[in-house]
Amino acid sequence: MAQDRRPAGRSERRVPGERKPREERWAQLLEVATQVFYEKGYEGASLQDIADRLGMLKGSLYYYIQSKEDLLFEVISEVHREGYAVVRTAAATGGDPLERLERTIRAHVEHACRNLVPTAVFLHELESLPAARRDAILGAGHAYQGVFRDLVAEAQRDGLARPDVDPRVAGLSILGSTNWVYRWFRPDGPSTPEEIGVQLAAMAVHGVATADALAARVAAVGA
Amino acid sequence: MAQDRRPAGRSERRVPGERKPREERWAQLLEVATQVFYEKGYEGASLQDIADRLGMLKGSLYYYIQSKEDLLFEVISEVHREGYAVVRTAAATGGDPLERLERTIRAHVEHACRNLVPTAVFLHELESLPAARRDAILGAGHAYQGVFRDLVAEAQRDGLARPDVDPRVAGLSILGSTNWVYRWFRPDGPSTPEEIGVQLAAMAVHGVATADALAARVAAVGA
DNA sequence: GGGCACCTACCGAACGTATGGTGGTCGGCG
DNA sequence: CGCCGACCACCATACGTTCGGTAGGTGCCC
Repeated sequence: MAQDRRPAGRSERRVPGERKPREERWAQLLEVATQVFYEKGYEGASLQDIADRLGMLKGSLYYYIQSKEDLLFEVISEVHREGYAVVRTAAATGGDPLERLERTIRAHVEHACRNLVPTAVFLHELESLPAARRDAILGAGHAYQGVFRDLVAEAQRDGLARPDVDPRVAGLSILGSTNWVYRWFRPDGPSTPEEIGVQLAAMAVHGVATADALAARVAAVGA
Repeated sequence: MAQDRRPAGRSERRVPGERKPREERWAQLLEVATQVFYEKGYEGASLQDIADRLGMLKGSLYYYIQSKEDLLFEVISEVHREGYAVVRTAAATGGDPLERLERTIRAHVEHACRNLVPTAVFLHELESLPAARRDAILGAGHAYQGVFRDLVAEAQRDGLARPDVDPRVAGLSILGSTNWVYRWFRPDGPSTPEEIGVQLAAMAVHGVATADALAARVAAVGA
């Protein structure tokens, strides 16, 4: 390139720029990278953009990373680990399968709403990674979608979900409706994350439950 | 650049390449561009890639387009127009709101399954367009999502949908679950487009309908 | 019916710029 | 002093875009 971008002015000896301890800078780098990938997409984003926002030169980034792709991998890994932990926890704690399904959906939605930008990067740029690294993140069996599928299947075994529901498709349907949220949720919009979580969970539960199970739920709440 | 890519071989006088009439080439260009955008993403795709597959030099593409962005715009416009037409038609034909909702979802899903690649490009690369052109395609009011929202709202007015359902969120939930399909549907997978459509439609209808409306549906089918 | 004008569909080559990445350097803090 | 954190200069490559040129075709006029 012609020359790396300078903050301003001629080539007087550059001001040294802030020095920060490694860990702090690393966290800041992940944050900035996430934001830039969000705004421009992985391919559209340049290391120059990221370096600019950190107030350093792009060459200096290689003190922290080995390649641009590594950076994306790191960003996406972190997002996925967090989200998966949230969902696993919600799905594992007590209650009948329908209760756990409802709680899991709400947790998932609220987490996505509160982490809009990372979530968007995850869902958008996962495919920008080579298949091997993608699989390393998702786990061999696409564990994420398995959580919802298994909850539906379990509800079905307990007679709480309609027998004509295909648990696999139902799980994917739920994953779709919840993973779509990042596209339309706005923090200053008409609905809070909690409200949205409640709505989506209610729709999903009604979507798969038997009439009896639903009636029993109403009775339990009324009691 | 070093030199435009050749089909093969040394620099013997280039074979002239097929000449085709304008309309035919234009259709082929749109098709190839869709495929390449699908495989590499808009930013990741190069005009060189597209030209190679058409058997022409990248400079020659400018006989047909004004810019790379124009090409994306054209591709996405076409996909959206088709999909919107399908959904509008399904939503407009007769029946009570729940029946129309079901039919519309099934039509939408089947159409997406049968047009996987264009659908994926539409959903992935819409944001690669500048806001103005995006709005030009979607229409000011995001008409697409409005179709589902309106059907739910209508059902609600007729007492067929539960009053605690937020039609806006419900519409977006449906759009999410159906627009997610392109991520997991495989033509050689275990479910046909029709089966998936039926499943998703059933879940959505059960998700919003009142117990009475559902009971009435069952009775009607039984009769 | 032959020549001339003009169009179509594409070639070939270049331009300017940006990109991911490398390697050597160097001030300051502990 | 040593090393951390960053600077700086520099590749090689790839990209979108532009532009002049040209072989083949079509229609028209004499």
